[in-house]
Amino acid sequence: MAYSSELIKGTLRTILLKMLSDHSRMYGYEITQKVKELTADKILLTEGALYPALHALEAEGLIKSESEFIGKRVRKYYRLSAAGKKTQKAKSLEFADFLNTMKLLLELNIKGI
Amino acid sequence: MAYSSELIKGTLRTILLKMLSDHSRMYGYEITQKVKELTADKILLTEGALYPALHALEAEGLIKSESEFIGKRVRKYYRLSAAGKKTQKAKSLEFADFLNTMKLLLELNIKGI
DNA sequence: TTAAATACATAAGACATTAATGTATTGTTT
DNA sequence: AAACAATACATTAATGTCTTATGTATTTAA
Repeated sequence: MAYSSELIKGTLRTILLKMLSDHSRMYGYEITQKVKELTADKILLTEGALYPALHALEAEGLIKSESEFIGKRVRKYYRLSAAGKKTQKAKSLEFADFLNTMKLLLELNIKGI
Repeated sequence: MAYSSELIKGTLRTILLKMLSDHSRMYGYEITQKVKELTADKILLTEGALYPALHALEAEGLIKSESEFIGKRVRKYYRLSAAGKKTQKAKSLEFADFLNTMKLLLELNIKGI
């Protein structure tokens, strides 16, 4: 079962940058499938969230896109820019720190929770 | 330094319920100070987020309030209801699961997890 | 005595996400 | 061959949460 939606809020950009960090180039639908696969269906990215986020990342210069025809269909590949690589590392580190803080705050390693 | 604000989104209720689970009764300002202390100033709850959240939790029957005069000033204590205790456990468990999933997805190294 | 801290609260606006909808192509099943 | 599911892009309206700003009033410390 997927997480209650509010939990995932604020993690989307971190996830997108990480996926692009791991795969050099990916297109939107591919990212949704990869995340779904890696999280055992627990994190399901919706298009309404995905595409605006990708467009915003591109507008900020963190990712670049290139369109290709696959048969008659256009497919839009994204890859990290140099700035995007830096931001990806920073975001993941910040998130790790955040998870650690939450773990302590919620005492997730201790007793019956 | 505090986390970029979007990171914390969606965790407020989980934090509030956990604080009330640990202290039997607390008032709003007390919660902000406790969270600030426990997270070494990394999570700073703002009143504009806190009070609406407390009111919403009360409206949902997860917490109950009792007002007391401390000198001339009214102080509003909150405590978990039976339903709130259940929800607190569920929310913390869900977050633990989420934390684990994100750790795998982002390939993070977190001490002790 | 004045500023900072305590303690409640609301309101406008920003922002991200969900849910719904749309278009079109490709692959699979009947 | 027709019908359906999956692929792949995208936008929009509505929703929900949070930030920033503002307000009131009391208590404590400089």
